[in-house]
Amino acid sequence: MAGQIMSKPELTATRLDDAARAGWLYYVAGNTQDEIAAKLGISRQSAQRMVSLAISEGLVKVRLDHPIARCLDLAAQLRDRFGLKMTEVVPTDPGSSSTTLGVADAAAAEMTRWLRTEAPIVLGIGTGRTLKAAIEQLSPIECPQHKVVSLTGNISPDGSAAYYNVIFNIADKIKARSFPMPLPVIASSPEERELLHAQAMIRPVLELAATANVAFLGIGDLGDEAPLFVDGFISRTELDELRRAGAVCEIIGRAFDRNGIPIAGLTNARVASAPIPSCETAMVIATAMGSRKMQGIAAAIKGKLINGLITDEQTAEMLLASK
Amino acid sequence: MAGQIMSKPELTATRLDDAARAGWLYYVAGNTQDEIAAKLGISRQSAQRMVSLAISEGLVKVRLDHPIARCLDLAAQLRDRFGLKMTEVVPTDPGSSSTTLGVADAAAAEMTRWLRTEAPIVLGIGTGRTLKAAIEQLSPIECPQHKVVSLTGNISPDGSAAYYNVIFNIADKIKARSFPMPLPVIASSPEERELLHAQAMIRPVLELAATANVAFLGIGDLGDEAPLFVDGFISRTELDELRRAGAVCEIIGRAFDRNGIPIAGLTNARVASAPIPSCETAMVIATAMGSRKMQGIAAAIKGKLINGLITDEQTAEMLLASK
DNA sequence: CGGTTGTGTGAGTATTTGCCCAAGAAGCTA
DNA sequence: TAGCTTCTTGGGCAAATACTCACACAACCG
Repeated sequence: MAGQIMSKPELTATRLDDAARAGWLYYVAGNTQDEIAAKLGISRQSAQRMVSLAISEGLVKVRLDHPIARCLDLAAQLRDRFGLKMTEVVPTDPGSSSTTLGVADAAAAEMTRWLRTEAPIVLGIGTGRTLKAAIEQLSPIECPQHKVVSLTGNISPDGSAAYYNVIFNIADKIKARSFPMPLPVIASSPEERELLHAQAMIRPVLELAATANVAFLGIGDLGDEAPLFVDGFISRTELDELRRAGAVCEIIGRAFDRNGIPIAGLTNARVASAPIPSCETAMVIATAMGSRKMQGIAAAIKGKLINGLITDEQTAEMLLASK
Repeated sequence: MAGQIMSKPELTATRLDDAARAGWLYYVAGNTQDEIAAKLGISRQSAQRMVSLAISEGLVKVRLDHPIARCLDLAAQLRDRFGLKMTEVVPTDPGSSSTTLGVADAAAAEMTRWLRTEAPIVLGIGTGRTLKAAIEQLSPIECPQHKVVSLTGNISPDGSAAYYNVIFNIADKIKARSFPMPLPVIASSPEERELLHAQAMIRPVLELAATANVAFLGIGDLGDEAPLFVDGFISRTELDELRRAGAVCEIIGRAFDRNGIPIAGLTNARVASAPIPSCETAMVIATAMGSRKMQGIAAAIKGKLINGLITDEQTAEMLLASK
């Protein structure tokens, strides 16, 4: 999608159509690429390209339908030990350093479960790389009965749309009414935040966010590669100050210490995001994995900020080993 | 592996567990089999075996998330032209002679959609190779609110359980209450059928079948390889008689002519199956593809026996070309 | 106790797949 | 229309994968 000029929507459409057909013949019908090439009257290389296009465009979704005992076990342990309502543990790829591999698929599946309910729900959605990857895995589904509300602003410090704000991506995939929050993530001053929040466009969105039935959140670490810093929402100095104040993680822009207590003042005084929906009234599900997020996950649990967790084996083990 | 005891169930369980893990690393994490072998501490060949076991055991489900324009178009045409409420058309593999490829997956997906509803439903289920394949594709799902009722007997002429009766397979997969029909498919006489149907064990099942909200049915042809004949439910002579009487297809054991009118007498006078649920009160979905079933599908549509159809591109094209 | 069978393993090998490259086609600019 | 860029195509080749085979080991059987 990046380097693609949009002057050929119909061409792309038929290309994807062919890709889907090739992918179908390959994955469902079990043909070899040679056979596909013969049947579709193209060269083998082209067939290969179609198939790999189908994969890279996310047309092909693979699901594993087997409860791996160890993962179930870890999930149950997490649930019991930390009083969570819902946990999901996916296998870990020992060699990969990805922080989305697996949890993204699992999060997409969990979202689908919620979206499939007939009763209208309000789905709150955070931000971040993990969630972005999850939305990419989401299958299109029509659910006009639901509302999806962004819990955080979608404007980058430079004024452009924040890349890792996912409300627009999710709106693309599902036909639900979506409510973005046309705000910066962090306002320039507490006063500006109040001003922004008082706007007629924003207030209803904040109110809607407070009524969310379920929320999916990413957890950001505050290490040297903190997403909040890397993406330019806070400065190096602000990051250092937060860390000195004991902050270990950030959820929708708001920083928390190791006990899950919000840091007083600093950037938190200016964060324009909606409050995290309450665990009393909503399922608040965090999707996070990897050692960098460990502290943050532990903090979110300790502070009872979340009551659901989607993570991977290794992180689950570390969480259970700690404390 | 050190001391392996013969206790098969747990052995298979851990094997499947390993297979799932290998499949996960392969399909989700994108490892090569070499890498998987290294990570799991097994030889590359064993890794390959694990992965292919994961496939053959149906642990790996592939779905294509792209509406192929031609298929959608054919589906819409079928729906309009034949007044069906629901149609699904899957791509055809030009080289394959399978009569289940693709439609089985689609049928499983459609079943899942129904089973996921919260309101309790009664699902009627027919029999046959296509349905059997569909059930194999079905993902386990817990839906204790629903009931699944077999529309046809599950006893072979030789007294064994009929192989292509799928009620037990579906009961295995989903945690719904299931109602098999402990009857032969075709009784030895009309009188015996009445006797059987009057049994205290059978009557409630027949009554339940009549209240089905949705039914999935296979369509059997009556050619020389007619499943009803091949599986020994009717004799060669009976098959010939049916054909002479104008029968072109069979649904849950009952023979119909080219207009979808039941053949009078002959084996139909002895069929012990429940009546096909009415299109007035239920979604009656046939899953069938291939040229041998063409006539049967057309007949079922003409006789308004069904109001839903899952088939493939080629069959859809032929159906639209005929008449 | 020796033979049989069934299952799992690694080696070897044929097939299939992924990717790079050079050549051709298509579009864009001047 | 020449010159340029961008995209697409198929050949070639290395890597990855599937399959066959022979062997090892344990359970089973007479």
